[in-house]
Amino acid sequence: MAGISGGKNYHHGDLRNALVCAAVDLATEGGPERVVLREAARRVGVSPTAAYRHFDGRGELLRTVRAHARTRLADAMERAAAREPGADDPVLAAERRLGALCRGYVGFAVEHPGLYRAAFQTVRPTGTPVPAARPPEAEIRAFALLAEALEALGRTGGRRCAAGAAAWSAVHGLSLLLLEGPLRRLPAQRRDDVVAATLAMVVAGARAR
Amino acid sequence: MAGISGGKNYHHGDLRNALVCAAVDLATEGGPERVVLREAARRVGVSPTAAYRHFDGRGELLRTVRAHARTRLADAMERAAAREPGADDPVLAAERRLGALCRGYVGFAVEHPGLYRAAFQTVRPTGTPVPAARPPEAEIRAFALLAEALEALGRTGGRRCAAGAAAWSAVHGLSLLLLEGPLRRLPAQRRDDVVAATLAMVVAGARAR
DNA sequence: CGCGGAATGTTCATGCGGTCAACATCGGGC
DNA sequence: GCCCGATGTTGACCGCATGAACATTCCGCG
Repeated sequence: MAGISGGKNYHHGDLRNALVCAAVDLATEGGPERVVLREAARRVGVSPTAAYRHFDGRGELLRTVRAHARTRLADAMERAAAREPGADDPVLAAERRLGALCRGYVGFAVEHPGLYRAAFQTVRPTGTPVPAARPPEAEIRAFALLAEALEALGRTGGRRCAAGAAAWSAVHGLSLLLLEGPLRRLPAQRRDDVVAATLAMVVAGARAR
Repeated sequence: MAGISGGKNYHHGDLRNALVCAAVDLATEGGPERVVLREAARRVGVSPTAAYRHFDGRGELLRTVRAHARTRLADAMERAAAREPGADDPVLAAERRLGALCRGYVGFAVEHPGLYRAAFQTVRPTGTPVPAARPPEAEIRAFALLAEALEALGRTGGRRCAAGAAAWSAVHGLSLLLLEGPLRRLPAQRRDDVVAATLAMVVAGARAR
C-alpha cells in the first residue's frame, strides 16, 4: 500500500502514514471493528501509545480510514461507469450510467466488505460525543455521483437530493444486507437476481418521477 | 420490561430472562455495541460470569436481543399497516399497505435506533466463526411482510424473493443512512422528503415490474 | 426426613484493547 | 555545541470477555 497523504520524517520517518495504511489493511481484512490501535501499531513495529502523537485516539484513526474507504468506493463507481458502453439515446445512456454506478457501488461493497463497512459504519465506540453538525452528505462523492446521474436522467422533480438519497438507500441497503445482513451467504445466482431487481427498482423510480 | 420467554426459578429466579431484558434495554439505549455482558449482569445485580450459565457468551446474548428486536420491528410494521385505511380498489389497497409497511419499518428504525441496529448488525465481535448456513431470510418476518405485500401488488415476475429483497434494501438502507449514516442529522423536513422519495421508488419499482 | 448431585452463582486469573502520565531520545535551529 | 520540542517508549489503570476452581442452593430419591 503506497502512501496516502503527506508524511513526517522524524524517528520512524512516516508513522502517521504507516499507521493509516495498517489501519486500512485491518479494515479491509475484517471491517471497522478490527481497526484497533494496538494492532496497527504492532504491524508498524511501534509502541501502541506512539499513535497518540498522530491521532487523537482510535476514533480519529477510524475516521481517517473512513475517508479513505469512501474515496475508493467512489473511484470504483467511476471506473464501472467508464467501462459502460455509451449510447446514442441520451436517456438510455443516462440510465446505463446510473445502472453502472449502482453496480459499481454494490460491486465494491461485495469485493471489499470490510472497507465498505468502514466507509459508513458510524458506530462511535461508547460515549463519544456527537460530532459537529455538517452539511449532510456533501463530502461523499458516491452520493454525488448517484445524484448527478439521476439528474441527468431528467426531471427529478426539484428533489434532486431526495431522489439521490432514495437511490443511495437502495444500493446501501442492498450492500449491507448482502454483506452482513440476512442476505449474506445467498448463492451467487440469487444474489444477482436481487441486485438486478434492485437496480430495476432504482431505474423505474427514476423514470416514474 | 416484562418477561420475554419462559424462565427458571433457582437462585435468582429468572436470570436468563432478566439478562435478556437488561440487554434489550442496553441495545435500546445505545445499540448493539453497548450490549455488554458485564453491564447487563451489573444491572441485574449478579456477577459477570453468572451469565455463562445461560448464554454461550456475549455473542449469544446479542443474538437473543436480535431476535427480540426483529420481532418488535415486524410488530411495528403490522401496526402501521393496520392503521392504514383500506381502499375499494384492491391495487390501491395493496399499494397503501406496502407503503404503510415501509413507513412502519423506517419509523421503527427512527424511533428505536439502537434496537433497530441490533436487529441487523451482524458484526461478530472479532474472530467468531461464521455461523452455520441457514435458509437466507426465512425467519425474518419484516422481510416476509414486504414480500407478501409486493406479491399482493401483482405480478412480481416470478421473482418474489428478489423483488422483496429490493424493497427491503431500500427501506433498510434508508434506515441506516438516517440512523448512523451520513443522513443522520438531516432536518425533519428533508428527512420526510427522502422517505417519501424512497417509498415512491419502491412503489414505482413494484408497478414497473 | 435427610443426603447427594446437579444447577446456579461467585471468586480469581488471564489476555486484549484504549488511554494517560512520566520518561527517554533524536533532530534541527540558534 | 547545546537546548527545546517533536517523537517514541515504559508502566500503569480501567473495562471487557472468558475460563477454571470453588461455593451455595434446590430437588428428587432413598
